[in-house]
Amino acid sequence: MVFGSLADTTRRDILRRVAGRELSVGEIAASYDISLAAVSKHLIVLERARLVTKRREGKLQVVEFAPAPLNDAAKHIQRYRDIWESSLDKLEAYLKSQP
Amino acid sequence: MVFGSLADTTRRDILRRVAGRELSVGEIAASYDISLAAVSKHLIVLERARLVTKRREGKLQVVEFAPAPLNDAAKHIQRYRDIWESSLDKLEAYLKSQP
DNA sequence: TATATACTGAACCAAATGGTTCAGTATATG
DNA sequence: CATATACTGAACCATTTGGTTCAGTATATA
Repeated sequence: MVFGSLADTTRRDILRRVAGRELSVGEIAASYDISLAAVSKHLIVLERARLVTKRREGKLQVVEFAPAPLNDAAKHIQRYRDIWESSLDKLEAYLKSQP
Repeated sequence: MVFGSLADTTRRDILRRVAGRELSVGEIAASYDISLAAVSKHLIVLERARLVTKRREGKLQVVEFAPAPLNDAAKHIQRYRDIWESSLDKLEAYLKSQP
């Protein structure tokens, strides 16, 4: 799930890096103090949320950013704001209708 | 943290409801099969993320939606897309420069 | 003042999360 | 073929999370 994936600081940071350019799992892991296995698990989470894809390139696993789920997340957020806005509109209409 | 708060289905649902109109803790809890205490805890999470505020009104605690942190979250998301777009632009420029 | 209503805090529990290490697999290289 | 590199899976551990129940507090009402 997208919001769940974005809930972790390390994962958000990884996502920012791979949005800039494709990186191998090892290259990504080099930026963090945690084990390679831990980074690999973070990448699996991001992969399940379809925020990244992986492909083998020789002995490397190359991680590529996939923006689509972010659009869904943004729509989700926009929806809350739309509901909020429309409730404000209703309130305004009501106040205007008052004597 | 905003993404952490949005990571839970029940909390997203609560947020959708209170975005439409102010509700008491009890009114919110009536919509779910979990205990009032569990709903109260979800609301505390949303409150810590500043996605809602609470105020006492008689014996009710009234929950109000607060949209500001959603703007931050949306900016966060937009940033990933911006990085992604600029990396695509760079790639395009490179390809154009190729013989 | 006593009682009912509307929560919240505390103690507890099971499952999920984020980390570890170590063993195993896939690929490249000497 | 043997070895090094680049991961991934499995087992494990501590902490967090989402739930429970029960006791306690704040407010309204009979």
